[in-house]
Amino acid sequence: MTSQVRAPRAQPVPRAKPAGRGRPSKATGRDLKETILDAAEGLFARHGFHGVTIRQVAAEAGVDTALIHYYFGAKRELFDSVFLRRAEILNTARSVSMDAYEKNHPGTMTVEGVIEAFIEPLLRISQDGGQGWKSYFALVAQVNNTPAWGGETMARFFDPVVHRLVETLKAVRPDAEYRDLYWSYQFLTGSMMLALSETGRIDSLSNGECHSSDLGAVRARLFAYCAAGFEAVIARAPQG
Amino acid sequence: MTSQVRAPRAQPVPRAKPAGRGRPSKATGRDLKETILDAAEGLFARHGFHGVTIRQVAAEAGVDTALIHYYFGAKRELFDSVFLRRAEILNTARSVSMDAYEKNHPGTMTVEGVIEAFIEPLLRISQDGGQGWKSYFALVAQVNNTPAWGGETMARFFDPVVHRLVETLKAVRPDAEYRDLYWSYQFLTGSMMLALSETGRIDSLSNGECHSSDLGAVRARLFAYCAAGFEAVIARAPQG
DNA sequence: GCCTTTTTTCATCATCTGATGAAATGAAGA
DNA sequence: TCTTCATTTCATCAGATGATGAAAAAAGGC
Repeated sequence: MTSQVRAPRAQPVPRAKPAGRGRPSKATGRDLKETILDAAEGLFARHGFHGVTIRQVAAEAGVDTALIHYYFGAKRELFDSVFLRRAEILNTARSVSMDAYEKNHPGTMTVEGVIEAFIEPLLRISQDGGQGWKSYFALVAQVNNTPAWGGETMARFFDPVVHRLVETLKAVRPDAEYRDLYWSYQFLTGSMMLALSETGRIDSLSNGECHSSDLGAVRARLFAYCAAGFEAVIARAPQG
Repeated sequence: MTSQVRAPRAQPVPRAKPAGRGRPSKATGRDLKETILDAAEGLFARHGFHGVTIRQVAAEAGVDTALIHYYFGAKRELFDSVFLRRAEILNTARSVSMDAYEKNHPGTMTVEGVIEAFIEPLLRISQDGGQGWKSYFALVAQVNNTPAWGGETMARFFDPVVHRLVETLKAVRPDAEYRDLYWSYQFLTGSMMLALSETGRIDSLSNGECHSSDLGAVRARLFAYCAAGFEAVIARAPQG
């Protein structure tokens, strides 16, 4: 059993994909990488990093497990690739949104306006971007709440745009303390990520009156909620 | 290799615990169950359900893996036991707190007062209850953000007290719509659980000016933040 | 002490897991 | 056609994983 000579391949099957489950056309090369990332994204979002196996990703993508290692290396590198792919798009969209807001409201910026410019791109992308983006936000929400390594991962990808938000708010409310702004942001991100991850909890909680997937309902409330929260924290008698 | 006779035990070692790592006195029976739950709680909180193995729990608790199955059954049942153990205490504490608030403020209840009565018990327990409670809140935060089964789990354990919060708020603001109250609660729970889970993100984000573990800072801001958010959502022009 | 029940330990199974070397295949250029 | 290189498949490894039966030990009742 130890040093057995490898037998030659039994059947040199002429490269027939095992009749993929309805996936469009046989992807290859760069497209195949995207297919793998899509499959990994959906599974990681639903079950977390440790809840997904390379084999599941391979089966979902319709490829061999070795191919995943060939393209992405170790499992954790695959996860990072999934996380990175959309993070850049997200950061760009947010930068553009905040640029536009600052440009269009010279001297008339409000806390709610800044916050809307910060959050709205995510809602729009989630509504218009397809299932992939919804999975991605669920993934980020999980990482955001992971004590072991969530903090570092979030910081690595998203700190710059958050610092920009805080600085812009500081410009709007020069007398606000940074501590208050950072804590308020912490509250904001908890609400925002939970709302974007569409866990389905509010559906049953509200007896069907609200739906996780109703991002219009989120849009109609989240900006006002967070802005009022910021204002209240800033205005509150300083206590440390 | 198939039907080999089992060899008699080699060394009938006289039951010596392998020199536990400094754990107090040798626990047994009911205490041992608690020891196992403590170990599982800390590990599940840090790494999630799939990120922890039975062997890790057994090693941390200083017991044999078979003993865990003996007391708790399958791995998922162990997880549920961890989740349930403190949920009842939590619900009781919240009920008592809201009872007291309603009793002491007849006709003078405010949105902020109700919210404080709802959240404060958690902050107090987290501050006074030791590391176990901190781990537990991190665990709940993770479950709260888990799409696959988080919604059902949260509902199973925490729906009643949430309904009570919503009803009390409805009593304070009779003209508020339930949809607004449920969405506002969704935002609140995202902020609250993230603040309680102490992920360490705010520490690096704020360059050391804020600390995840500073629950006093949370207390000084979270009630006001959420209350103002509720009021703003209620007052906002109805849009659906 | 003796017997019964509960608790704890030991050894092991069947399966799964991430990962890799090497062969096979295909595309592109000369 | 021949050669070269990137891509894809196959077979397999070494170790880990959840779980269990049965033996051993301890606890409790009499």
